[in-house]
Amino acid sequence: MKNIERKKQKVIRLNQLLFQKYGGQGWWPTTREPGKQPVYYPGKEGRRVSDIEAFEIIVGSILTQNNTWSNAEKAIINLSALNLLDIRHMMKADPQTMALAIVSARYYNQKSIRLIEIAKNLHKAGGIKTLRKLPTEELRKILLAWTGIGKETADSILCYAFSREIFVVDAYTRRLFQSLNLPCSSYEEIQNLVHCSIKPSAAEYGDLHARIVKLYAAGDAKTFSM
DNA sequence: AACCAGGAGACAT
DNA sequence: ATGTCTCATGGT
Repeated sequence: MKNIERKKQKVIRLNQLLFQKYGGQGWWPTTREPGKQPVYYPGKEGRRVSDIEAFEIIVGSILTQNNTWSNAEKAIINLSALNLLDIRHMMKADPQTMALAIVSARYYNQKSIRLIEIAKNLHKAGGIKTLRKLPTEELRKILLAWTGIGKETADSILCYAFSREIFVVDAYTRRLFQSLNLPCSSYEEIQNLVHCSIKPSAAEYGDLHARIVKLYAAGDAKTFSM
């Protein structure tokens, strides 16, 4: 079985090419303290994410589902103005008021309900601080059990909010892997390949995901080859 | 004016 | 396990 080794090398090469092409992308973008710095910024292994930022990342991960980041960001700014980027405030927020604040996020009624529910779940679980202590697999199962959080969102939260060594697989990643003749059928298959190809690092995995998004968002995917 | 963004859930097959 | 439908904005 030399084939798997070839695939690993391909993933390593892909990561190198994308880094040469785009460098660090500075994800996850945060709108609040400290100094509007992203979680992982170019040249850095990442910094400590505060509980407040972690909650904003969780909220953002829901708002950006099947939507552009600029639309999600508008919604976050509105929530911030309403003082709702806070677990205790959001859990008792009025669904209609919230929905109005996040219209730009698309599926706003649904997302409003789900965000309030997630805030309640976070509170019941003891808050971000308590969840931080859990091992990655256990935390992943907890997140997946909450309505509105699927595999991609759970892994985004694990990687960017909790700094866990988890690669996020999105629709772009599937398309890219398919075009490169890499496995693309199941979520776990893709994730496992990346996990065993590239040394575990939340910053590295997070930035690779960001660079793949950049490749498509910039319209460069059509001409990309390796 | 159609197309599609940093998806997930419910339900059918 | 896999496919299809809903959800219902804003920029190009």
